[in-house]
Amino acid sequence: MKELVLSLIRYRLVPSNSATKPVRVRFAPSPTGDLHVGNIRTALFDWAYARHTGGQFVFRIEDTDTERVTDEYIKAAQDTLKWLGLDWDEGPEVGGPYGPYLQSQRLDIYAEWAAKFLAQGDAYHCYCSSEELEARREAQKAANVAPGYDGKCRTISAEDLAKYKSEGRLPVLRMRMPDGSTTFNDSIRGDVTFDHNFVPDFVLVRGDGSPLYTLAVAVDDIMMKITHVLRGEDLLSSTPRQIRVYQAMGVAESDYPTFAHLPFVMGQDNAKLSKRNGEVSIAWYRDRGFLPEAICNYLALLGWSPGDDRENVTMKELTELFTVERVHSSPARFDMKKLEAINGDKIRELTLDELLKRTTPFLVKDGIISGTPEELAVVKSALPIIQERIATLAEVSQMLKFLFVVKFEVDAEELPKILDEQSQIVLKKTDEVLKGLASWDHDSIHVALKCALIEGLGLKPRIAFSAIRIAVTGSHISPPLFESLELLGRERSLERIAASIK
RNA sequence: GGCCCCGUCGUCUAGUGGCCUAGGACUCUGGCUUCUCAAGCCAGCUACGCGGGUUCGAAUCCCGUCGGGGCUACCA
Repeated sequence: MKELVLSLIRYRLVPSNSATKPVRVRFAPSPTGDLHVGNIRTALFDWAYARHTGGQFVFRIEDTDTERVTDEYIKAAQDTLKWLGLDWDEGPEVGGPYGPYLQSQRLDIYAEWAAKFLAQGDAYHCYCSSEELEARREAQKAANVAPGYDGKCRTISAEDLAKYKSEGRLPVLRMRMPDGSTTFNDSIRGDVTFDHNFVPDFVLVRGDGSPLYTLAVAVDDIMMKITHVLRGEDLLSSTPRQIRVYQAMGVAESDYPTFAHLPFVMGQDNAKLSKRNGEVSIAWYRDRGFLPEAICNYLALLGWSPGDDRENVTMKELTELFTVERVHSSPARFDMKKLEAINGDKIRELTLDELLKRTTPFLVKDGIISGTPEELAVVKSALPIIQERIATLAEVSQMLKFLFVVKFEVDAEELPKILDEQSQIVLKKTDEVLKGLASWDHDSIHVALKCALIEGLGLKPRIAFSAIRIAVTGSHISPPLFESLELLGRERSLERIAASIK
C-alpha cells in the first residue's frame, strides 16, 4: 500500500511538460583518450534514461579541443559504446535531424551565435594576453581574492584598442556575466545557486576563432532540443555559464534542459577515477574477459539501485527500472572484486553456444587453439565443466590448455608434488587400472580409481586424486578430474601418467 | 584560499520521523558439500563521521563542526 501511494506521488511530481516534450538525452564525451569507467557509467545512465522514457538517445562528439582530441579516440568511443550495447538514435554513423553530431563540423553555427552575442552586447572582445591574465590571477590569489577574470576588457578605450591591434593581438570572445546569481534545479541535488561574483566572465571563442566547450555545449543542447542533461558532477559548477548562454540565445526558461549531475566513480584510493588512476579503459576490461553486460550491470549499481535487493539486472530490466530519482548524490568507489563476481554470475547465465562464441577469441589469441571445427568441438564439450569455475572469459585458456598442448609438461612448481613415494605408488596403480579399463568415460574411470586407490590402497581421495590431477593436467587446479580424463582421451591420459612415473 | 557538491558495514547499497536491537550484495573469516579449484549452502565480523538541537521518538528534519571531492584554463 505504501509503495502504491509513493508511486502515485512520484507520478504526480513529474513535470507536466514531460508529457508533451519528447525526452532527448545526450551523451557528449570529449574523446581526449579512451572512454573510461566514469564516462561509461554516464553513457549508461544517459542511455538507460532515454530508453526508460521512450525518448531519443543522442551521441555527440565534443571535439572542440583540437589539441587533445584525435580521430582514433573518436572511433574508439563509438566502438566502446557499440560493444557495450549502448545504441544511439542520433549521432555519428547514424546521423539524425539535428546533425552534424561532431562539433568540429558545426563551426559555422557557433560562429553565428558568437557574432550575435557580440552584437547584442552579451559578449565582448578581450585582448588580455595569457601572460597578463596569469599575472593577475596570481595577484588575486596573493590578495586572497577569488581568482577569475576581472572584467578589464568589458570597456576598452579607443587608444587601448588601437594599441592592442597594432601589437597584433587576437581577441577572445568573452561572455559578460551580469550581477546577481543563477539558481537551477538539479534532479539529483535539488536547487543549486551560484553567486555571479564567483562566476567570472568566461571565454566563448579562442583568439584563433575556434569555439570553446562553453559555447558549443550550450548551443548544441538547445539546437539539438536536448531535454535532459545527465553528466558528471565535475560539470556542476559550469552550469551557470551554460545557462547564461541560453539567456543570450534568447531561450525561454521552460526550454532549458533539466540538469542531473551524476556522482563520480572513484578509484580505490578515493581519488577521482581517471586515466592516471586505476584501470579505467574499457578496452582493458574487454581484453581480460569481462562481459559487456557484466560491466553495465556493475556500473549501473554505482550510484543507482533498483530499490529492492536485486543486483543482477539485464540491460532490458535496467531500461525498465532506471529513474533519475533513484540516482545517488554521493560518489562511489570502483570495486574490481564485485565486478568479477558479477562477471562470473553473467558467465554462468550464458548458454553453451554463447559461451563458446565468447571464449573462442581468447583461446585463439592465447595460442591454445587455432579455431578449427575439431578444436571447437572439444572446447564445447569441455566448457560445461568449467563454466562455473571462471570469473572472466580469459581464464578459459589456463583451464583448457591441458587438452590442446602439443608437448605436455607438468608445471615446474607442481612437479615435486608427484615425485614422492606415495604419489608414485598412486600413479603406478592408476596406470595399471586405467590400462585395463573397458569403457573410457568419467563414471567408469571414477569407479575404477575409487575402487583401486581409495578402497584398495586406503588413501584419502584428495591425496590420491591430487597426484593424478597434476600428472595429467599439469596443475593442482583443474576442471574435475574424471571429466578431464575423459576429455583428454585414453591414449594421452595414459601417456602422461606413464611419463610421470620415474 | 574562495565557491559548490558529498558523508550508512572495508566496498556498493536499502532506508524519505516509529516496521531499524539498521536489511541485501561483494570482500574477508569459519563450516558444510567426503577429487582440486570454483560454484552452491550455512554462520560470523563489521556501519548511520562528530557535537548540539527539534520531537514522546531521528540514520532520516535543523544548526554547527570535521572529513572527502569538484571547480577556480584561450580543457571538458
